Amino acid sequence: MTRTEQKERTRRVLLDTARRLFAARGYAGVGLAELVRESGVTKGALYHHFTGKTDLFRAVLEEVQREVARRVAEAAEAEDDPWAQLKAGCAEFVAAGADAEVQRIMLIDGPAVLGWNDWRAIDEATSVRHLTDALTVLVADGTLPAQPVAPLARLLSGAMNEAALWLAQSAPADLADTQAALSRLLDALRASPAPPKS
Amino acid sequence: MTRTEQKERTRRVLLDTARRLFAARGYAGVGLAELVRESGVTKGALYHHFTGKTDLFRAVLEEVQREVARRVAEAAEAEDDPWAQLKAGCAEFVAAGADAEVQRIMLIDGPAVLGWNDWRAIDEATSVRHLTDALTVLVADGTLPAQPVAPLARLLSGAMNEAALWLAQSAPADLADTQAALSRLLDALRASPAPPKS
DNA sequence: ACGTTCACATACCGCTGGTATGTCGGCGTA
DNA sequence: TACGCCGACATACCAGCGGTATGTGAACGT
Repeated sequence: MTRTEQKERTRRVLLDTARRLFAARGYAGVGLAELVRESGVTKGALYHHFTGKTDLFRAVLEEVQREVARRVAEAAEAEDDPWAQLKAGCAEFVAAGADAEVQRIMLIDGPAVLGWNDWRAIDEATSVRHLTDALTVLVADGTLPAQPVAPLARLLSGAMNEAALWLAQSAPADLADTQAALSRLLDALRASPAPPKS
Repeated sequence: MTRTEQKERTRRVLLDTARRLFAARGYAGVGLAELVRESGVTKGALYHHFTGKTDLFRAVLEEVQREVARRVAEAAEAEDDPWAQLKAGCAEFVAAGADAEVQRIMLIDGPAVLGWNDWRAIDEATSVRHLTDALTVLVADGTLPAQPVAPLARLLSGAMNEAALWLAQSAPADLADTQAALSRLLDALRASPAPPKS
């Protein structure tokens, strides 16, 4: 076996094992010893590929984020008009977040381990970017009232993160309720006339 | 000094020191050694009052949550009609969350350290409860369309958590933008007629 | 063929959270 | 008011953690 092949294989098994363990018991709950034992390598290998435990976690998180972003993008592209794309993308994001693996890594441990700033940067570069793009289009074509897009994107992103967390450990009935609530929220944004005096 | 007095003082200084340090460098970033050194006590004292590091953190978090809930409740009670109470409460929550101490403990480390379930239980018992109550009133009196309140409360809670995090490390201009976006979001919910076919 | 380099493996370290045990002063009791 | 007890700590110690420094053998360029 060539050296580059071997290197890639080792890196993959480390990433896969780390993802599985981090998702199962959380970042703090799994030690390097167990990680390398399950991977069938040694700590030397791990520190050859990554600068440390948090760096390995970062790599896992980025992979998860990319997967979710891909799912969302695909769901959106299956629709035609921009509004349907937004709603499909949001629904798919919540569905993707319902996966427990994604949850623990992306939403729970992510900000705590990497710090909110780093986490936000990754989030921004993947999931939130699509959301911002979609909202920008909808504001430009008049579907949504003119307004700064970035804050709205953050609000919606936060709402969907929470929705995903909520879903993972609740009855399937709640899934429908939450999806419905999110759908209503988005529709309300669209339908909103001049707001009543507040 | 009486024994109960001394006990209370020790507990207080531990809670205060822990809150300061956890907020400054995060749960994982501060060790028990530093904690007890800054507190002027020993590990024995800490373990006499709390079952461990996470238990101390939980106590700190609950205190922070109670403070935030009190601020929100006070802001809401200063208003008269239920809708104004909701908006005032939401604005106050975001403002409270903008405090870096609150952020790190309540929003970043909280879920990761205690697990999302425990965190949610605390959150539910304090901040979210007020939100749910307010929404229930508004649905009952017809200000908001009839709908399940719990999912909506989670969505709004998540949106506001994210807004608070966003605010802490951004220019004051963003604060206005975000508050405005949140205000628009709430107004949209209220104004929403029958949603257009989706 | 051979020296180099690279992808690991091994051995070791300081430090962390946690525990088991010691100690001393307030406090109820006689 | 003498005393013994218990509660509020302090001290000593430990296994395991993440991280590092060094060793090693096989692939690779020449």
